[in-house]
Amino acid sequence: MSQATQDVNPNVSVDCAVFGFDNEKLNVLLIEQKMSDKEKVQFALPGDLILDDEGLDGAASRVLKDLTGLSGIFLRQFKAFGDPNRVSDIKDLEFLNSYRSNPQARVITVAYLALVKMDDFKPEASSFAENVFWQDVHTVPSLAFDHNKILNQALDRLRDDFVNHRTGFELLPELFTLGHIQKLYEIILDKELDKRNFRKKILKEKLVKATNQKQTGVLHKPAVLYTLNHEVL
Amino acid sequence: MSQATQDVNPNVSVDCAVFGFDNEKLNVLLIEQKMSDKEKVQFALPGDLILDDEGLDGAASRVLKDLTGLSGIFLRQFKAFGDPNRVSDIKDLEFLNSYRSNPQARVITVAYLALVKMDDFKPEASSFAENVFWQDVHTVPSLAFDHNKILNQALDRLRDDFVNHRTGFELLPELFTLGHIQKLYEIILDKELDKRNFRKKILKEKLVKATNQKQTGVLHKPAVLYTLNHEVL
DNA sequence: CAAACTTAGTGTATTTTTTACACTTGCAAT
DNA sequence: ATTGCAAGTGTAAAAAATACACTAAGTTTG
Repeated sequence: MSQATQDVNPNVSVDCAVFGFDNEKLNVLLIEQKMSDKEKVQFALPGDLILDDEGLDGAASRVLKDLTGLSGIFLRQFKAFGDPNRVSDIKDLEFLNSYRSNPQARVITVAYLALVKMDDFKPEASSFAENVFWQDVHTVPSLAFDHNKILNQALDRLRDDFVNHRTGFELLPELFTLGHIQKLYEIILDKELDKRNFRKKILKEKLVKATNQKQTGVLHKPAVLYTLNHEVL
Repeated sequence: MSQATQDVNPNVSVDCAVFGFDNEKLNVLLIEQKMSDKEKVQFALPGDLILDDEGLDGAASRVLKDLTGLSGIFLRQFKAFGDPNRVSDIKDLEFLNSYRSNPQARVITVAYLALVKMDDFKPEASSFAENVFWQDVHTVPSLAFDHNKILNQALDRLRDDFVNHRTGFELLPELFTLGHIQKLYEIILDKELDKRNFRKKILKEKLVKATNQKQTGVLHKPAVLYTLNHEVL
């Protein structure tokens, strides 16, 4: 019978692709990892080894919080990555040598995905993250390990979920307009949508309902404000 | 720098849900695991720890072959399972005690899915599998670890892939009838489909093409035989 | 206060896709 | 010649997807 410990499991990690929406563009949360040689810099998705007594989902939440301070984010597992050569770059090895007790252990990682409103979360770097920041997904730099690959697959999955209306509304403020939703979709899917058809479809889903309030202070015709229709969920 | 070894990784396993189609029903490949106490019997999906120098996909293929003799099967990863209490049953522990050098290590498993023609594969038990057999998915017994859960999720995924016509044709013989395809779909999805509508849809997909041959020796009107349309892939 | 600007809001016709549904055909066995 | 059996076929109706253009209601500017 295994006992509860705080020991890390040297072979399994989690990585989190947390996407942030700022009403303008889609960003992903990256960390800058401390390298022993301070001249060098390495960017990565937040990720670390799991503890021996925690589940994968719990590990993902904990690691995200440890590195970036963010908590209360719904993370969904989407794929495990286990190529034995996924860690091979010289910088990757240098990083592991300074931060892991068993740096040459073979690690398979379980990747998680989330999407949040950037305004709701102000990341603060801690642990081996020297810096945390939101990066526009169109201009992601070269990342540690196989993190560019993980990120691309996360983005594919995120878009697929949007197309099938499985996610997205949670990104909106308490009160929002149909224009807001459409813009959200357009930014995530990276393409324009027809206004009338989009509205028809969204309203048919019955996931939102109109309030009797309208926008104020906008320099154009004020839009009706909607809320999530929780009865349907 | 890690060197190539044959060492097992004590923390990561793969499990394979291999579904077999026999033109009548959908089966899943199970093993009977050797228990130290020969009175006891335990059924499971084929699965084992990965080696430290192999990838996940490769591990799944190897493990399947080691336990059942089956090779050349296309296995797709579908989910990692890592609940720290996924191994808790007394029988599970007993099994691990006799077959693993580090029986109380915490193991996360990466689950794989495949679908094959049963006729093409004759499983033969080896390694710690005492017996290997095809089991109708409607009458699956209680399995080791969290394998019932893994199996159910595999089946959900398989059906989802069928609904979206992402898989299935590879199950058919070289020459087949539209009736064969329909029966395949009906068995996998476990429901009846309308003949005329099904044909329309399949033919529109253009994944198959008619030959100028017909069935012979059947005690009813012979059907036109079709082949896969490889140009479309 | 009129004009300009900006996004909200709305309807229809067309095409495509999905669904429901029943009878005749060709072979083999008797 | 009859029977049993799956093959094969068409159409109408409903639902979903697509394309498309103008008016409305605010704010700002001159």
